[in-house]
Amino acid sequence: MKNQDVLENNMEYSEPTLRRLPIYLQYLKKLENKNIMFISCSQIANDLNLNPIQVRKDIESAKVIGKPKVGYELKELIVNIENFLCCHIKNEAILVGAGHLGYALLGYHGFRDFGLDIVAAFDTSPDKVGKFINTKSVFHINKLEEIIKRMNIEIGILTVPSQYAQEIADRMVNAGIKAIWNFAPVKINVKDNIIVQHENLASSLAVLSKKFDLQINKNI
Amino acid sequence: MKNQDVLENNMEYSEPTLRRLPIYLQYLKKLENKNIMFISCSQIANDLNLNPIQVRKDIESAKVIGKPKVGYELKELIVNIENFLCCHIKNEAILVGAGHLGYALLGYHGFRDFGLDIVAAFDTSPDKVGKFINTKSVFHINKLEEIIKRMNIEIGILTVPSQYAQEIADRMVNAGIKAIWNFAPVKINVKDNIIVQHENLASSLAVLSKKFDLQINKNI
DNA sequence: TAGATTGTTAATCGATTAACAATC
DNA sequence: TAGATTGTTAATCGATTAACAATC
Repeated sequence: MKNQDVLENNMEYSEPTLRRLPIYLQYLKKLENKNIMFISCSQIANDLNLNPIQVRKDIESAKVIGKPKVGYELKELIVNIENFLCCHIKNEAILVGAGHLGYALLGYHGFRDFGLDIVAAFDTSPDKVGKFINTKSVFHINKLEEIIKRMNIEIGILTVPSQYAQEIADRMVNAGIKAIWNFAPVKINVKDNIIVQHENLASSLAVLSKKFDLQINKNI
Repeated sequence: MKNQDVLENNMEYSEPTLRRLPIYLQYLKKLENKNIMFISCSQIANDLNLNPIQVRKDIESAKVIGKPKVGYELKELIVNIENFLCCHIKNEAILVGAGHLGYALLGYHGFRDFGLDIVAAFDTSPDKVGKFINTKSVFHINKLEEIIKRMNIEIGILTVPSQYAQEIADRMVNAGIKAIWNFAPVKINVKDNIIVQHENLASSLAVLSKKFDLQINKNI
């Protein structure tokens, strides 16, 4: 299955690499303002606390070609990573659940840099419906299917309480959503051809806590 | 280095395992209400779309012993995973940056299940300082050091804009913070003995977008 | 007992790291 | 030229998966 993927889709990169590339990109863009023309793997690795060989491999995965001795031309490197990550392909998304997390995601401009544009939000609360959040309209949830279809939206962001996640996911998929970014801490069941990216802060917290507890106990 | 860690700290588990255990826990707690007494790896794997052998390995890492043929006693499994994740060790944390993401984190009760208790928030905005968010006081940022020291807080959550992240991290560390959960999309530099858990939604978005674009292109 | 599931050891797979050649 | 850095191939390491024995 995974080997087939590589052959069929030219997936010549790994998920860990894919997760690091945006971090390089955010870092490289900050360098752009500093009149830096060239950057080397070792410099990137040093600034981001990574292994320089890993950085080189990652950049290679993104099909970027550098110059021995000088490194990578900064602007070219940025553009190439952006192309690899399809940052210039604008993907419109809708968000369901305009709670604080929903607000935070609606207000975060950084997603634009990666091609994601959240065009509308949905909620049930009369306090929110009809208002704008960061220039984006909040609609009543009963308009969900209509707007997804009318605007041909294919990406849905789920920021509803756990108990509603499955129901809303089903409605999204029925209306034409092809990929779901799920922030509810429950697994949602969808058809095989629907992509689900599950975000669970508890996982990160567990890593932090465990490292923390080990560190503390070591000092006793 | 890593092998030493294993020997010195009994770190007989991997980070991927550590990230999956909270997901099992959230799932298992939902089963508790359904009068289920025993659960098998294959059942868990089936419900969470994972490999049953992987689930068995993960549970083994958490030092849980099951019964052949019947599986794991549900309540015992929950308690053992909680113990492994140190959920009963209460860690108090403060949060800096009471924007929407900060609000979302302050309002999320799920962290309590993993032992994290956010006891106070800090911001500069007069609209927020002096108010309560979800029973937690918002203090002015100039009280940061005083309160960290007075309450002996060791965990800090960073939800400030990127440009302030380093400065606030430095102040946290100087005041006694030992672990930082950083939601700003910049790397922060701290002393080696300070733990930093970096959260970057752009990484997840990149994974989602790439899968999505591959899926779409495949259909053309 | 038979069968299902855990426990444990071995094999595979893939990501990271290392080594060294190529090159500006 | 010499040296630094990329490019490319090989080695290592660790996570996942498989196989099979133990057991209720």
